[in-house]
Amino acid sequence: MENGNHSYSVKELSKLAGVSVRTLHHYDEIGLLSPAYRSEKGYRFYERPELFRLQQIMFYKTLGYELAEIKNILDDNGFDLVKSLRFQRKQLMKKQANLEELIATIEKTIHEIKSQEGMITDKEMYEGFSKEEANQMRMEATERWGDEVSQVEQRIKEMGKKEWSETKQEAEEINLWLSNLIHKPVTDIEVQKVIMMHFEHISKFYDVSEVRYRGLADMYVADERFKAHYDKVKPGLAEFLNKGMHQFCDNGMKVIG
Amino acid sequence: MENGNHSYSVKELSKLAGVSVRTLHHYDEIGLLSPAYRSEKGYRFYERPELFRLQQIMFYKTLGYELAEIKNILDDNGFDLVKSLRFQRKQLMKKQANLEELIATIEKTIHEIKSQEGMITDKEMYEGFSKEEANQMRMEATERWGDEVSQVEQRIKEMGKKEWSETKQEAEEINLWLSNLIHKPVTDIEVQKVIMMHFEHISKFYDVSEVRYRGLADMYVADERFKAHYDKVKPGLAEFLNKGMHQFCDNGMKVIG
DNA sequence: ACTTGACTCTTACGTAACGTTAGCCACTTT
DNA sequence: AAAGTGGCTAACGTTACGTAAGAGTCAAGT
Repeated sequence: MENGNHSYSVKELSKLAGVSVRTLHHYDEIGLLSPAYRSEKGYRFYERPELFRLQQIMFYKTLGYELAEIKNILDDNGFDLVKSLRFQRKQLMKKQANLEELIATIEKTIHEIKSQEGMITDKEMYEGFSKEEANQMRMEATERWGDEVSQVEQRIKEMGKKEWSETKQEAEEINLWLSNLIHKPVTDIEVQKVIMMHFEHISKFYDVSEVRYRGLADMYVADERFKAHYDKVKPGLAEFLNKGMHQFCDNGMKVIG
Repeated sequence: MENGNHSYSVKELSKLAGVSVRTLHHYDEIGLLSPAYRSEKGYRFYERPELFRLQQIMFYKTLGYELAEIKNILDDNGFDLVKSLRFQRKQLMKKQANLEELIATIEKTIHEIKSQEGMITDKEMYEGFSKEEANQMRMEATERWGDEVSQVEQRIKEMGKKEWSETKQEAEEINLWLSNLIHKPVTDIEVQKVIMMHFEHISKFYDVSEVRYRGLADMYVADERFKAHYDKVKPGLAEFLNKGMHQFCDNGMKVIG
């Protein structure tokens, strides 16, 4: 309930504003933000007006202004802020365009590297699925996994045709092997070896942490679509895979039987 | 037709590659690009392999890599380039997202500043025109003026409602005044005064240089749509305005009668 | 041979916005 | 009084060169 005009030390202000003490020293050095006064011993103390000014400084910083420019903006009362803002916007949009080009270049480069084996097309990527089915999959996956789906698609597009068909075959093989081991306990070393292959298989598509791998495991049983896919190969396979994956994580993502 | 293996001095290489001599010195200093050999007196000389390496360096630079990273990429043969590229892409996309936010913030800020007078909406912006008419205008203007149309629209959106209606009225007034002066020579001081008002009127929408103002003048007579608009106010007005604008430019963008 | 003018070399400070010691002083608590 | 916490100044480090400064080198013209 207090509202007297308190004075803040450097540390207090730095915590309050989320900047470092050194930053405050620096702003003082360059005359951007001077303390309200100094104690006898030279300690800096800031008050209300300084708080406000610091807020403004930080605002303009987020807009990408340099400190010298901020000084001008705040000190020069006749400053045409709107004009300046428009100019900033222009500059930022240029940067944006640049970035787009860079990203495009990187993608081209990845393509070129991968094209040694022949690139994959969107069509080929989803061949074997009906279009609607594929779209369904993407939609649902996007809902659940958000950002990561695009990552997966990126990776697939980067794969060569050969690599892609090999990958698809690999998936089938893993399913078959697992089907044959379904009567064993998930702690079995044979099972765990296959699980590891599954893990590495998945890793081809995106960077998968333990948390995500466990999440994936749960999705295999929670999501009807996925569950059906695996159970069609062999009844109970989805659940078996789920438990095996969790076991694999329990083992520290390593095969230890 | 020569293809012997020539040696390049620093300056020759710098011109060839479009970098500064200092840059080559710097690259030598940090061990990123050493000359093929040095002359007795210490002069640097570069050959084919160095040319190639420099090309690669510049490529990675455009992708936003730091020099130290480039050194790693080029020196470490076991470097996983694709992985690195993907990482770079990720970083760049983050930057991109940041920029978008910044631009949005700037736009909000401009809005807030301008909102003292009440913002204008898209509808209000084109009220008085039929939708198709408005779209036509935009399309054509975009073709001819490209980038600048968006600038104009931005400015209009930033205007307050009051300001906008005032601006529209201003345009009509200018047209009327010009209509009444159409019998005078364009060098007349009265005419030039009105032309200056026109110039300032236009300046509200975008930063108009002499070249662009002249271009605009020519468009008024060259483009049927515009010509019709002015001639409807008063026959011959388009041409009169055109000449008056050029005269204004000839006078150094000032009213000197 | 000598003077230019064009080049080259090394050395080293400047840039932006702080981060990071380092050495020393102040203030408070145990 | 010792210890812990905070403050101050001074000064180097970071990135990729730009920009002199001072001095030697080389080919061409006189």
